[in-house]
Amino acid sequence: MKLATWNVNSLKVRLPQVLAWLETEPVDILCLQETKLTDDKFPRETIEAAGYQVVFAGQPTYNGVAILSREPARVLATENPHYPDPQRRIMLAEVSGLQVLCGYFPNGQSLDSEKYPYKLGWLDALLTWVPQLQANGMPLIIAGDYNIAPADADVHDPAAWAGQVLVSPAERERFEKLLALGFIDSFRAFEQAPKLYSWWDYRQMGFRRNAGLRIDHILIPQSLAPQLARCWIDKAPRKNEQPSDHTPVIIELKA
DNA sequence: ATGGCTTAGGTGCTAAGA
Repeated sequence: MKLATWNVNSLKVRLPQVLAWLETEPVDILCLQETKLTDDKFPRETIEAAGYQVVFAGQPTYNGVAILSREPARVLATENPHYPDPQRRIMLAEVSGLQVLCGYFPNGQSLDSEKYPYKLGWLDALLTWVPQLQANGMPLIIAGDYNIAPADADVHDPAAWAGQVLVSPAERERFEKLLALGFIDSFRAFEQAPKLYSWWDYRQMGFRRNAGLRIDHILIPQSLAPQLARCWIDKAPRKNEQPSDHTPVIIELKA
């Protein structure tokens, strides 16, 4: 079975690209972030017509998450109980015997922004919540736009980015703490070519210069490690007309 | 040089992303 995550930066704009991508890569589970749609505007029927079930949590203008799945999904939470938040950044659902947490982690904006402590607090609350989710025994996968480049190998120009948001030590520390709860960064479970990223800035021809960051991740529990067959980034959608600035990350799990 | 591009909301611009 295959599971993917993709920050689509507006599902209204990107829906045709999502459906086209699913034709070429018919994953079993797809986590979407930045749908930027209120629930009444969510294109449920179109997605169901394409052969997927879908659960979603949105708000006007910003954020918004969804999980598409071949098998039915049962919503477990749209919010971390330790961090009540009007921003729709979390969809936790039970799918095919897994707990799938689709997360649109806060960006933080800059180290001196009030959004930065919001990001760190959000991450701390996640670290409190995750052990409780693990306790029910159902394997937990955390997939999404983490807005954290875990190491310098995940940054096109580490010197230029040093000390900035997305790479700051406090964020990376929390990412490491999450791994320490018993997860594997699927992508780094395999030998990978250098300079592979999941996001490129729209400006300054970021994609053409490969000026990117690897900030979209799929964390799987160590218990699933023997089943992890592959993890890769599909750059193809970033070459579309009117692309999202992010591109999908995919894992394949053996039965 | 804090710019550069893209989106939503709404109809001219700002806020926000990463």
